[in-house]
Amino acid sequence: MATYREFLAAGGEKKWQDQWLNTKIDRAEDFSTKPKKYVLDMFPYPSGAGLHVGHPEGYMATDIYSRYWRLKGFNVLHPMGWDAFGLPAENYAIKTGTQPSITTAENVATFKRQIQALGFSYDWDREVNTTDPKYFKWTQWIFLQLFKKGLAYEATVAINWCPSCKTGLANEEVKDGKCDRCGTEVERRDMRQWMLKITAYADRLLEGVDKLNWPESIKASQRNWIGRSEGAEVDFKIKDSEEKITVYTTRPDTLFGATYMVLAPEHKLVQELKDKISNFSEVEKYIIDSKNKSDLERTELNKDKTGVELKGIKAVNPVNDTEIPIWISDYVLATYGTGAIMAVPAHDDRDYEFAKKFNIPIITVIEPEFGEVRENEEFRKRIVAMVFNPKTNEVLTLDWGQKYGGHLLIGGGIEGEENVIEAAKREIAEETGYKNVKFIEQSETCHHHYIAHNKGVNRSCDIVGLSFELENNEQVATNLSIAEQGKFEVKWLNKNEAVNLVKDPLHNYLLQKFAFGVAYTDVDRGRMVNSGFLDGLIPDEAIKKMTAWLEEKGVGKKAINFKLRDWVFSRQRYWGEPIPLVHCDKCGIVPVDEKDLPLTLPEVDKYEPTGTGESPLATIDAWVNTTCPKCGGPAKRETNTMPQWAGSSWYWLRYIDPNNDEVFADQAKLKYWLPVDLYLGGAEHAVLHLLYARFWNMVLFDIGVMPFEEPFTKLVNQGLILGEDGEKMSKSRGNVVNPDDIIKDFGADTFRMYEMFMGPLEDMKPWSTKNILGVNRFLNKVWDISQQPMAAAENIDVEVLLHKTIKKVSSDIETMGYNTAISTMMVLVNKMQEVKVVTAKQIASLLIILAPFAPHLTEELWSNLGHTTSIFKETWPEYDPAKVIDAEIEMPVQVNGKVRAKLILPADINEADAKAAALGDENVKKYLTGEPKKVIFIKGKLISIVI
RNA sequence: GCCCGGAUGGUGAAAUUGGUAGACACGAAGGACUUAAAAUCCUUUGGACUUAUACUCCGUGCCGGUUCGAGUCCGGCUCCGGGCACCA
Repeated sequence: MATYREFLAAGGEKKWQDQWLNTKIDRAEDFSTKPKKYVLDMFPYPSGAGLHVGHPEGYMATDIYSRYWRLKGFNVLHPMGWDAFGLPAENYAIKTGTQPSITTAENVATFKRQIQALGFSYDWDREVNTTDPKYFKWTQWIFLQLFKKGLAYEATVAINWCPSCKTGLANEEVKDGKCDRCGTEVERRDMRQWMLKITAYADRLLEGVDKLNWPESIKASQRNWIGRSEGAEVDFKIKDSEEKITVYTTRPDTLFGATYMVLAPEHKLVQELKDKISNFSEVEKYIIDSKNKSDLERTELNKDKTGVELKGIKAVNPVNDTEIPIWISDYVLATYGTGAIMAVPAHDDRDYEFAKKFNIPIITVIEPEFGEVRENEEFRKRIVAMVFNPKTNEVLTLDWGQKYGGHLLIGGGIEGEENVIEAAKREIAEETGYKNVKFIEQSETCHHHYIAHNKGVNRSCDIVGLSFELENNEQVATNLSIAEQGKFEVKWLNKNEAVNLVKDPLHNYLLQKFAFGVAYTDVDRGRMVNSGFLDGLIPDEAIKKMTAWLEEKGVGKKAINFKLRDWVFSRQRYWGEPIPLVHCDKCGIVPVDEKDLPLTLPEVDKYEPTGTGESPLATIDAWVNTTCPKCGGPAKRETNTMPQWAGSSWYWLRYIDPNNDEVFADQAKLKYWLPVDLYLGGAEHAVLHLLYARFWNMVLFDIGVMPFEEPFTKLVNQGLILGEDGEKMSKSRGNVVNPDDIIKDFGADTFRMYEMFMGPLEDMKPWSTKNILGVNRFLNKVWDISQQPMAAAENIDVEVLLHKTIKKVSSDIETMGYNTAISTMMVLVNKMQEVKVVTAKQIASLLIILAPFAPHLTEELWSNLGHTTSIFKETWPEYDPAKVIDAEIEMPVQVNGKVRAKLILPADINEADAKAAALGDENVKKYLTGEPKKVIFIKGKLISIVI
């Protein structure tokens, strides 16, 4: 064939795709003696819309990786399958009456056609489909193992309910209070649910994260989602009652500052104490109101805190026997900790806001501390004053210039017998001249470590902040002492400007406190005060001491909490795996016998969810009514189905042994193939699939059927491909690019290479159909060069460049730096085209290193060169280390850090010769004013002259 | 608010341990071939100064530091993207 274009037009790519499929060239061999690699893609949900160009990016990356390792002599398992249970097929069924199984089969066919048109080297003999009874038999089997271990349990709990999808959702499926799938605001509903006890694995799931070679952002998301915190549980007695309120706090050190308590509206004690609460009708109304609020309403930003005091009862703070009020408020969550808190308004933003609103006392128990502690500190008692002008809304500052700390409030010492207010007024008059100021408020004592620049000493000060209002502009005649004149400038700044300009942390804190009412909630640093036996300690020590005290007195203990909740596992929908349990009046909940799996879905006429919390299966009496596997009596099947996450929580195991009817996968095969060496997919599964999959894998490990605790040693996230307009690709924006069109215009090889050339795999990057031309031209050049008559003798430049290219492309593929691998090959091909002297051996090497990227083109050219076996049966070329070392290099000569000459010198030149050459250069000489102070020589790199 | 990333030409982006900033590609300008167009090939392409592809100066979000030398390291910001968020 004469041109690349003609090859494409003649369906050349399809020809090779068929050939590869027919010869099963990409088959992975169990127990091969070759070293193995398991290269896994996140399998797709085959939607009716088909693929857009963003979808296959990850598949392209793993395909290059897989083909490379095969050429390097590895036995590579690279499979593909379909995550096909789920709502879209079911919703389509509701609309059209088409069975979900039929829609699913059609969508799978479309996806498979599109994926195969890209020439991926999947082992299609291992294809799996989560909706295949032979597959979900084992999904159900795994569920039964969870059930038998007590990790699956039935409970009636308040769950997230999507009114549009008419099903309950897991916490992980709710984003910003909305259904992750359809965007409808979720509601709270009390419903009977099947739950999986993922919380039992919280600690192991958290610890395991550290060992994973995963992107930091995903690891951070998982840690954050699991949300471990350490603290204490503390019992507060209720006065004149046997009852107590147990709270969880991470800051037992602040116990002396607890001035009220808050129970979640759903807290059971509220009902138990009903008779003692004098305003119960008001309380009850609040409970009903908050129950009707969605999560979104409850957590909406800037929302005012609400709550009701439980009148008639008081709690007793165990550390000082103080009686404090008890409130209910929806800012306390029923599902975290004990559903009750002690409120420390002085040191918690939320409690502070609440206390301010309801006029509850605020007791400071941690005095702020600022600045770095230094040696030989001199102790002083000082004041810092803020003067506010209510007429102009401005704050008085002193600008000391950068050297003395920039903008500050007015600071000063306390003299003789004067009190802090007198001291502050005196300093204000002395430093700014203003003599008529009105005292407003005073801060807690703050501790400040700093260098007194004008005296040159280190200071540790106890500082009281005071705020004043300017009454009028009257000034004293002469204010500044001679020594202080000209050192600073007095400036009025508006509040916001001042917050930005006053950098000193203490001054900034006082400014924010007085100007904006911000509390000191940075409670990691400071000194305990008003706290009895904790006074003077730093918070860390106080936490330890208080925890020990609580344990000793029997009123509390150390405690650990997690944000992670159990996994709401049941869905009230049709198109999912039936949960294989039956309800028997006599025996209770009984698992379906394992030999009776799979429990398949019955055919139904109406897929419409009932919306009552029952799945459509509940209406099929013939399916629901069954016999109890234990007693043989009448029983009813569980009608909830599993969530879509079930099938994807173990699919990578089934690829290893997809046709096994005896076990989910043979142990020896699992040991051979696992763990997955590379797992590639989108970051959107950070706390969904990737957490669930780790959980199931750990359970299987614990019951002895999995050789590894963690399934995926290395995870890579491909970045999103945006539309040409830089926005996320979506139908509604009209910026979707269809891969079929790109393949039609340029071929699959160009498409694959362009996506890999766009930029780093992990980055988000915009699509540009214009830019495709670059790689298309490149492939054309490769085609044309290989059509030329071959040279007999090597051109040395091409040969050296070829070996450098082999080296670079090899290492780039291993790190998935595909964009630079491609640019390196472009450089080589440009050179080949320029010199026009290329040997058959050189072309062969080029085609092999290009083959993982452009499999069709290289296979065709390989066959054109007269080979009768596939290029993918070849061996990856080795580079010759001798050839990648340059004999001569261009060595820059720097004079005082600036490049003044570039010399062509032998790469292994020694220091003395290099120096001589550098100093002899005309341009360098111009800059030399005598003997250089120093000459730095970095072998093979540069010469740097300091004068 | 907290946690992760990121910021380099007109554009997508390169730059092993600090060592010639802008590889490769797109686009643009000019030229060759052609009746013409497409395709292809050649030249130029960060900015300023300049007859000059010479010399010099400036230049990797901003301010400061370390160093002979900083896109890269350190301190302090700004802006953008993503995740989490009343989790006590």
